[in-house]
Amino acid sequence: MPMLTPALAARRSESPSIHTPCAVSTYPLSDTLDMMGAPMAFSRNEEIYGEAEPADYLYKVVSGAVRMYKVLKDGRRQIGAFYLPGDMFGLEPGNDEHASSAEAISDVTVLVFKRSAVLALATRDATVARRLWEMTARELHRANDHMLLLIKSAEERVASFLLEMAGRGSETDAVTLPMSRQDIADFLGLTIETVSRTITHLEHAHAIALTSSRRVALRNRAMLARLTAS
Amino acid sequence: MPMLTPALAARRSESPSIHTPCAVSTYPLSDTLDMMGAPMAFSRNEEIYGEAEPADYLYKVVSGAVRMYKVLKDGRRQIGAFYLPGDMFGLEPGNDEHASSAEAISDVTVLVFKRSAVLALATRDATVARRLWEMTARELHRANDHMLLLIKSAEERVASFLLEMAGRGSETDAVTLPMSRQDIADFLGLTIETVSRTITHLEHAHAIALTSSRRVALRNRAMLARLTAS
DNA sequence: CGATCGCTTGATTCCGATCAACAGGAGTGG
DNA sequence: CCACTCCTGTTGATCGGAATCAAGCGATCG
Repeated sequence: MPMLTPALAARRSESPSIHTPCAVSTYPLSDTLDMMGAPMAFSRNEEIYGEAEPADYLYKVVSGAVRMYKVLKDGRRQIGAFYLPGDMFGLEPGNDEHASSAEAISDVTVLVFKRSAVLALATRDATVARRLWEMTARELHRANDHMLLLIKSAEERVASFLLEMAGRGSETDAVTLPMSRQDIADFLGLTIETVSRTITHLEHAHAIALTSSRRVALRNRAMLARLTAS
Repeated sequence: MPMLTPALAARRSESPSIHTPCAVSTYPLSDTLDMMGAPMAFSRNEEIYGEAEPADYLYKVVSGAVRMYKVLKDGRRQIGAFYLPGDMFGLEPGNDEHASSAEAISDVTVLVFKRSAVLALATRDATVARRLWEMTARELHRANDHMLLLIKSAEERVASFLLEMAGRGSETDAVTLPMSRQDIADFLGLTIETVSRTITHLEHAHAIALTSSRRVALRNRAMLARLTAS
């Protein structure tokens, strides 16, 4: 359990307000399983697991945010997904090693489940097995949607991203981004400069307003949706 | 069952040589299930299923090739995967509708399985359930790998694509591409012109040789692998 | 107060898209 | 059989959007 520096502790204090602690997207696998989870904390930028490491655990975000990513030899990074409170990640069915890495974006608390226990429960309880399969299927859908995003223009990608983030968390026009511009850039396949410029552009177009760099207010969802090109 | 024109039949006749009819990647769900499959034929460019259509069937490619894709409002198309003989596709766990469309690239024959029958078998047989889950998980890994490809340069994408195609089918240096340049372009997030130019460039660099536009010989796998940047 | 970090903004470059023309092969019809 | 068209792929010229290079700004912290 990492010691938090005052700096990190301060940052962490804003986390609870970022996301509703129990998102609508929460799908408890089963009450039995949920009780098996052990709480665990990771501090900002700490690695939760790395690519090719043994996949012995399944995780569920309680608070904070997590990035899942892959890197090329030369360091280019593609963030495949952000996980927010209520989301589960890290399960590798039929694969004993992780195919991606996962890191804490902010200070994070997760519930950790033993893979072996989860699989054992799945063989006994068909409902759990079904839930796990559906979890993987949802991830697959997300990944396919994200591929479609990666052929869009910069403005379309940023608009899509903002609406996606708004769709998670509390359903208001106030969106708080737990991740840095670099994370957003690596998620959208752009550079930080292009992300920054595009956000500024959307602000000038009165589609959004920025109270701080991490706090966005959606001013014109229709305009954003149009810019999405989906 | 579509009537084949002589032209299409001619094209089809080259199909068997394109891929080994029973690829290594074939994972029969179970002998029980494999017997439930009904053969079905689709002619070139015929739709197998469309986005948002009810997902009542699971498919297994016997011969030919299939493209799975999504489109944006304005027609931009992202091909998420190509399915070759031995590959299964079309299953939507926890979702009664297809999230993507699927079309025959060449004349295709598939085995068709009733979704309800597959799911019923899965509830009875835990091994089948496990296989289905792993199938979805493999697709997810593929999708995550493809996202990583979509941040690469044009040359890196084409080199990756050629090596990927070489890795499927018979393990020789002769690769036959069942799909058009437009399909490749939409798979790699490029234009046909860029794909064509890049292939020409790889040829000039003696990394590959073209006997015809659809037949590529890998001349220098090491060079290709280096260009891959993975 | 100076240093660091995350973000924004500006100037310029460059890769791939776009626009355009053409080539080769296959099928069609005279 | 040959002329014609259609289709697919290649090649060339130019354009444009995002990357790169570079500077500056405002927080937060030591």
